Order: sequence, then C-alpha cells, then structure tokens
Amino acid sequence: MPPRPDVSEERKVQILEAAAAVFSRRGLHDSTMDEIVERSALSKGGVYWYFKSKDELVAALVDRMCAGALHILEHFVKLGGPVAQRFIAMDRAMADGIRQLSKMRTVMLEFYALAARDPAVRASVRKYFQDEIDLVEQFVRQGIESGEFCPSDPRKTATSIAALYEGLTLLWVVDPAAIDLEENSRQATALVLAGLRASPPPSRKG
Amino acid sequence: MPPRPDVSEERKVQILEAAAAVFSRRGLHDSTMDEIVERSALSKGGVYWYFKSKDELVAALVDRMCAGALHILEHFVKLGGPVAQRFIAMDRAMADGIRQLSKMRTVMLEFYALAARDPAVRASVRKYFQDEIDLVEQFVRQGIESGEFCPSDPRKTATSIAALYEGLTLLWVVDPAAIDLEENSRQATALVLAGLRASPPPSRKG
DNA sequence: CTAAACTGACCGGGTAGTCGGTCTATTATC
DNA sequence: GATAATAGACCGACTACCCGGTCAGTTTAG
Repeated sequence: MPPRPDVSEERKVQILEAAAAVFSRRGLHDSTMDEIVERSALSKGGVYWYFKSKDELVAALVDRMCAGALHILEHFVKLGGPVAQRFIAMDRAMADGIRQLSKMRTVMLEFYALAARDPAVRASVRKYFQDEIDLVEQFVRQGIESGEFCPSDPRKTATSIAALYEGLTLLWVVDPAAIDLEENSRQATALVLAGLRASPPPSRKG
Repeated sequence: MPPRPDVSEERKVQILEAAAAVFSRRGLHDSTMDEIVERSALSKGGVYWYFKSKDELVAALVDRMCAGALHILEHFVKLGGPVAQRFIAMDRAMADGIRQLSKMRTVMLEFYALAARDPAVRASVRKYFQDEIDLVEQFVRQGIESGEFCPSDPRKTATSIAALYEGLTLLWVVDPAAIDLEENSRQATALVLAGLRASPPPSRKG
C-alpha cells in the first residue's frame, strides 16, 4: 500500500461542512445525499468512500456540532473573573453563540429529536448535555465555596441552569420574534443569580 | 345529500390516535401512512378521506397534542391556593404530565424541530409556548401584587420559567437516566421561587 | 336511489446506496 | 530513468425499493 499524503481528514471536514450547510437550509430529512454531494464538490462515490451511509454522516455531524458548541461555551467562560461575572459571560456566550449559529440551531433541534431514537446520536447529545452541566456545576461549586452562593446540591442546580438556557434557546428557535434573546437571557441569569444568593428554602418532606 | 350521523370527528380522533401511537414508536419520518392506516383500522382511502396528506395529518396532531399538553398544565394549576403553592402544583404538573406522556414527549420534540420549518406546525407550537408563558405570567403577576414576589418584568420572568421547564423536559427526554425528573423539577422550582422572593438586581444599562 | 363514506390495488417519483471503471501517486523491477 | 504494477481515492450512471398519494369501484345509511 503506497502511502500518499493522507487527505481523509480534510475530505471529511469538507463533506461535513457541506452537510451542515444543506441541512440548515433544507432540514435533515428533506436534504438528499445528492445535494450534499454537489455542495461538497465531490462525487457520490467520493462521499460514500468516507461515510458508509447517510446515518453515519449525520452521526458524525452531530458529534462535530456538539463538540463545537461546547467549545464556544468554554471559550467564553474561560475568560475568568469572579463567579457572578462568569455567569454573565456564560449568558453572553449563550446569546452570542446562539445568534451566530442561528442557522445551525434548527439543525441542533433536529438532532435532539433524533437523539431519542438513534443510539449513536443519543450518545453524542448526552455527552454534550453532561459536559454543559459539568461546566455550570463548577461555577456553582466555586460560588458556594467563596460564600457568594448559599449551599445547595450543585449538580441539580447546574442542571436547572443548563435546562434554562437550553429551554430559552428552544423557545427562541421556534419563535424568534417573540423573544429578545439578549434581554431574556440576561433576565434569566439575573433570576438565577438572585435565587442562588438567597437562602435555600426549607426542604421539608425530603 | 342524505345526512347520515356525522362520524367525522370520531374518525379523525381515531386516525390521530393511531398516528400518535405509530409516531411514538417509530418516529415521524420512519412512520409510513400504511402503518397508520393499519393501526387506525381504516383503509388508505379512508384515512385520506379525512386528511389530504401526511403533512396535514401531522399538523392536526401537533395541534391536538399542544392543546392537550396545555390542558393538563391548566388542570393541575387551577387547583388554586397561594401563588407559591401553585408553583409547586405546576412543578408537579410538569413532572407528572411529562412522565405520563413520556412516549409522546419524543414526538413533541420532533414537532418542535418541525416547527422551525413548517409554518402550520410553527403556528401551533408558537401558540402553545405563548399560552404556557401566559399562564406562568399570571402567577408571577399575582405574586408581585400580593407582595410575595419582588417586582420584575412579569413577561420575561415567565418566559424564563417556561424555558426552564421546557429545557428540563428536553434534558430528560434525551437522557432519562441522568435526571431524576421529580427531584430536579422541585429543585428548579425552589431556585426560581428563591430568586423571585429576592430583591431584583440593579438593572444597570437598561 | 343518492351520495357520503370507505376500500385496496396500483402507480410513479424520488432517493439511498451500488459498482464497474478511471485516475494518479508511489514503489518495484530492470 | 523508463516501464510496469499496485492500490487508495474518486467518479457517476444506474437501480431497486419504498412510500405518499390516487382512483375506479363498492358499501351503507337515509
């Protein structure tokens, strides 16, 4: 096997990006492999050389997009500063990231729906959610340690916060006109921060 | 035209329920009209007598399910009592409702994704979200009036809360094992209530 | 008798996937 | 350093299947 310079990574990226573009315009199920092929500037055989099926291609794209989204989040968040400030940075990350990738967000939604059915997709999305929650959990922990926040179960709190952002994104994707993303995410962050600073409610019965 | 007793409503329900069952098992796009036909105990022609196309059938089902979900929410919520208690009722409504309709939730997710593309579906989902937010807004308003909550923009606050519940549902649908729905929704509600009781953060720059 | 309600065999368009063939860089051989 | 051999990378016409939708006919209630 004579080794030529390996172009498989470039090719895969090329195909994945073509797929992302087509999916965002036409949706997951209305997009055809032929369209992706055309956009990728390869041929049918070429695309199928790197991805055995449409499902496999989709799964790979989910993986890539989840990793990318997390990366953006981390980037904004690693700016540092006190915990509350980081929350606000995260808030910005959310709003900016979403807006920047607004076209991709509808595809992400389709991926979420797919995750409930396809094990490979589910694994990727699951990991994304877990990582997202992990990230938030770190903040909550730091806030509690520094005394800025009152004690609570950091994991559950982080889950709530992550859910809040995911939910806001969902509402916005479905009806962008009804929601001012920046305003609402700021408000949401403020609400959560206030709740974290307040004393925990008496947990009766549990 | 000899008027026979109108069975169209029953038939439509019959078909819609068949569709819901099939969709929840096989997903929106992998479900075929033939499957729905079989399940509905009608014939192809019969189904197409009431719904002109698969899209129309889907749209009708979205409408029905959104209305149903809202109905459940309203039911739990109309129990009355002080505002905080209603929040907890809403929390229960969320957890119970979701769990009861867990099979349907994956379909709902697919509908959300569809809403970003199909105008008819979008209209239904939009209305559902708006109604949901409206409901929460009422609570927030009441809480503020009664002095239980500190003043804030009730609409935005309600949006945050609705987003929180939608997001929690999303996380749970994708990864039920990772989240204790009841525990988390209780925690989330507690967090929000704490935030609402606390004083609003100084809204600089607004 | 009428027309709405319903049947199910059939069809045609669209699409994921295939496959025999081609091209090109590398290596082996003389 | 020319020629042949090799195999990975890529091409695109073709296909088989699937599935939404149709329609000519049948049943049934009034």
